[in-house]
Amino acid sequence: MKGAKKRIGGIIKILRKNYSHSRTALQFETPLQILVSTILSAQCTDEKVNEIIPSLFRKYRNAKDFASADKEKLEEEIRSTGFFRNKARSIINASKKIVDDFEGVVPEKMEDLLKLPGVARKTANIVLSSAFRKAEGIAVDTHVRRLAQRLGLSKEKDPDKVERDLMSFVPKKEWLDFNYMLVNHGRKVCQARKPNCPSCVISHLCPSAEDFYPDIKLNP
DNA sequence: CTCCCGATAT
DNA sequence: ATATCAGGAG
Repeated sequence: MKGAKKRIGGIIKILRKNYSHSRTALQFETPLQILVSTILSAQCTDEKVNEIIPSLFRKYRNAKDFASADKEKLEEEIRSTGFFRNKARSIINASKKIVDDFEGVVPEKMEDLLKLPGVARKTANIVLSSAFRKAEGIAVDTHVRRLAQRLGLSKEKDPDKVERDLMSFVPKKEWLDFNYMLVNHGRKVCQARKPNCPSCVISHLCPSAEDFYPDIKLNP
């Protein structure tokens, strides 16, 4: 990834200008809520997650509530987000550990968040950045992975390896915002099925633009 | 690598 | 019909 180091500054500068207004699309008020919402958001649109979390958070107000939840009931309440059995188990077991080992409070360190069942680096990074404004890494989800590959920022497929690549040349002060800028750009422009390179503000910095649109004029 | 899994766009 | 959506565990 040699060209990546040269282009990353321009990419970030332009994305920041275009997406500075929008932050996470997940609705939340507490660290526990962003943790649960992020678990629910796996392979599901944030839109569908936002539909069910108001009633969910009215019923379950803290980690102890989730820890003692009736599993079948919780499964039904989150069924529409898919993977509902796995997600219910993760939410309950993670909440139990928060109650047992962290005094009912969502931990603020990557090391501790990774001890929660159902929480890996992507979810931990989202909780750290959204709830605590800390960046111990860069959250790599399906959007970030796809854009990192298209932009020539990483050739890896494993999210943890993509994250390592990004951490090696994305300035640390940008880590906090890098994920949501790429997610927003991925949702609006650089979509999985139909990347809209003609209206992309960083197409001139993207080695994939000509692949998708052979006759494209690069001059944003 | 496979499995988990409903909702939506194409 | 099929791909994709703020992934993680076995």
